[in-house]
Amino acid sequence: MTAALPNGVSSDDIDAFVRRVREQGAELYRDLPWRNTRDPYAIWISEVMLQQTQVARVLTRWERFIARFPTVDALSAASSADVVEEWQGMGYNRRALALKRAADICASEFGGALPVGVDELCKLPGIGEATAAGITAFSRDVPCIYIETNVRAVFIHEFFPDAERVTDKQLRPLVEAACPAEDVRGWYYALLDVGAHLKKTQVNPTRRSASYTRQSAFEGSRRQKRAWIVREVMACPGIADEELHARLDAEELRAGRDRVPVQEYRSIMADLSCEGFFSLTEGGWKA
DNA sequence: TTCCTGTATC
DNA sequence: GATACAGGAA
Repeated sequence: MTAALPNGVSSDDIDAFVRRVREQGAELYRDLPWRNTRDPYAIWISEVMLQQTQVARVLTRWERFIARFPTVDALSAASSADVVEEWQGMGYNRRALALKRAADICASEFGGALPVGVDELCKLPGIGEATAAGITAFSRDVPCIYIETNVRAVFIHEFFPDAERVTDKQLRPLVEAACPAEDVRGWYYALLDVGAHLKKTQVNPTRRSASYTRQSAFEGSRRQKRAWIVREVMACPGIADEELHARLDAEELRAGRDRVPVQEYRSIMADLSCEGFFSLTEGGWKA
């Protein structure tokens, strides 16, 4: 049983919507490299990259990543440091660690394959509902509810033209009803391409999603310091704790900001240690 | 300066 | 339900 459709939407409305999106999607089709594979691993990597990073930049990084780590087993065999190194410049380094951890699980538990099904995929670190559905739709062509920003844009634009805050719970029955039994992959490509087009040509409908949030400023933020520290330790493995703090201070001063209080520095390093980026050894900070 | 996005964790 | 997370482009 599927949930009842909201606010007077009929199944005829859905059918017409699907036809329209399919037509428009065909015109707007983007021949992205990760659309030319069905390898769940390669698609997983693309989905994780696209969680956080815009298509234009992922285009410059995905093939390189796949070339360096072509399989789950290759990623698992690599060190976390190598994976984070390859990830540098993508942002959200934490996700590189989650990828590596998930690859370890797939290598040891699933013989180097990804588990099948949204629920099983969701158990892996760094994979939530959206990524699990994306992997399932694009690698296996199995119907599922894939709700991410472009999909939200299309459904909000179409079915909630005047709403201020549309929740995923409201979208879910519509996304489910629209998903076809066959050619799931083609359907979601069309949605993504139409959604991306929509965002280019008018005020982003996703801003009316309840999930939409503005990000806090990056300059001078803890995020910026974390990223700087990750780069610095990768470049100078074994760097002494005091030296690292001193260099961070110097960097902040250079940027016209205050020195970093030792308390804040400790707190950031504690986080990075906990998350598995580095540990402090006798020989200094190391990956 | 503003824009962009899903997951984890509280 | 709120917040942290990273970086480049416009």
